[in-house]
Amino acid sequence: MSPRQSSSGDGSRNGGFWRRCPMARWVYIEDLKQHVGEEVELRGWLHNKRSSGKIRFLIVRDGTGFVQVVAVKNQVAPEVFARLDDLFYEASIILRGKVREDARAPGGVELDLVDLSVVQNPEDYPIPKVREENIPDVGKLLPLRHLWIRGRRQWAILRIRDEVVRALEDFMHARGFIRLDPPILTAMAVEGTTTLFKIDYFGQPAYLSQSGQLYMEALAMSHGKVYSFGPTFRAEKSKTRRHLAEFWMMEPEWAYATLEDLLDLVEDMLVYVVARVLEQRKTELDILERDTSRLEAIRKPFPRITYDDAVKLLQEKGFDFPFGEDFGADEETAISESFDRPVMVTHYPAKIKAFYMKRDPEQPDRARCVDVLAPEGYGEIIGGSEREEDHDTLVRYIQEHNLPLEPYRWYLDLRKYGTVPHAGFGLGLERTVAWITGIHHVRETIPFPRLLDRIYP
RNA sequence: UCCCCGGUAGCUCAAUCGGUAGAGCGGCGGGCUGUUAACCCGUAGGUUGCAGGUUCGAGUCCUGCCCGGGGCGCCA
Repeated sequence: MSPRQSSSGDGSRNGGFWRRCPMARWVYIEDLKQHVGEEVELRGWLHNKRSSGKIRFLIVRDGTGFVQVVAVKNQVAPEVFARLDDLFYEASIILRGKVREDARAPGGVELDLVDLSVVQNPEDYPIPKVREENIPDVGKLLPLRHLWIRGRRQWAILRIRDEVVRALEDFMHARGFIRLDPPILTAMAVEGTTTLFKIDYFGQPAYLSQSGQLYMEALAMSHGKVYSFGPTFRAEKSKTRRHLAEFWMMEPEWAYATLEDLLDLVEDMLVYVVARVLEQRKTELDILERDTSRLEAIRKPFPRITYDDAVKLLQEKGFDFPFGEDFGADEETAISESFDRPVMVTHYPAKIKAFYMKRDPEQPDRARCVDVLAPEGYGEIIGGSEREEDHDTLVRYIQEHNLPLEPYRWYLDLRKYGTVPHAGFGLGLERTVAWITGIHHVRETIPFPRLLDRIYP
């Protein structure tokens, strides 16, 4: 039996509810089209209902989609029909019905109700029936996040998140990278301790990881091409739509690779991920009313510009931008809006970048690095670079950044024993998903966002 | 850390110059055999965030506080 088949149950094994109707097979809404004409069983929740005299329309969701269930008086048992009027939103229900193709239905199929049983009927669901004119504000929705995720938009966003994750993993494996994850508890800072969450580790100070990169460099010297995928933590007091205190990052690290190798990889990767979401998550993009023409434009080649080009671009647009500074949110937006696809900005001034980045031999004040800015003002979704591989140079960089040498002893070992040129990057999952889904704020792209002063639920 | 905006019914919002606190949605009751986050009729629902002040009179003006949102910096 394939994994796919096992997801639809053979009701007879589950006992309880389904013994009552052994002839109807439990199916999921996403599979209904394969059961036209059959009587099937759905197990889900009541999402919405409408009534018109002697006909009732229930919108039922089961996690895989939404479907309309129709009940006409005199065509269903009277006690079943009467039960429908007592149902509240989010009632958990199990129902049997006959699958019928119908051009009027958004998904192409509907169910004619035969029987319905109520698992639980909640009388006071805290999120009101949501209509465009009265969507509660986020201050009220966030404390109800555990219920908010049942909503249509949140459902669509999180399904696309899953697709992005799997697309990234499939792509990396197809390119010969293997997944190996670094520790989350660490004793050292990658870029200084000010933005780290400090914890008590058996009496020793430790931190939640803000990046697994240094460990990934060690793994790259063992496996050549590696990537990690996991949570990272930044104790930044940020209150913007692009920031979370806990977010997920994919961090590839590639031995013997150059900046140019990295740019080619990033380009292929983003093209693949966007195409896969367009192909596999059409329904969800429709729910979100995403302008898919903006996603269809994501093709090779991506523009590659240097920091100097970007500064010139800003100055042409009327920005009073001082050379040598890092771009702020307004600048990133202005740069990205000059292109219809992600723009790769390289060769930033080394002094505004992390200590481990390799300098460009032809311009020693520039780092061999790249920031990828997503279109439509979604900001930086990827940051990467070649890493300095020379031991003594790296020691000097650490000292210049006023970082202690001792915690980096193992990291410096990598440069003492078979050091090679290498490069890697980090991709911010939530920002990438926010861009692809076209939603305004990254907090809706993660199931339970961790924000400044918000850790519940 | 700083700057900006907001807080009125369960939710989203009105309330003119300081002069009787309203509407839509949701709830409840009723109607409708094809609705697409349905529609129609009716109905209940308020310490206007808190504390003070000005005034004949404060949702509205002033002061302080609390809570929320957004932005800056930092970053993915």
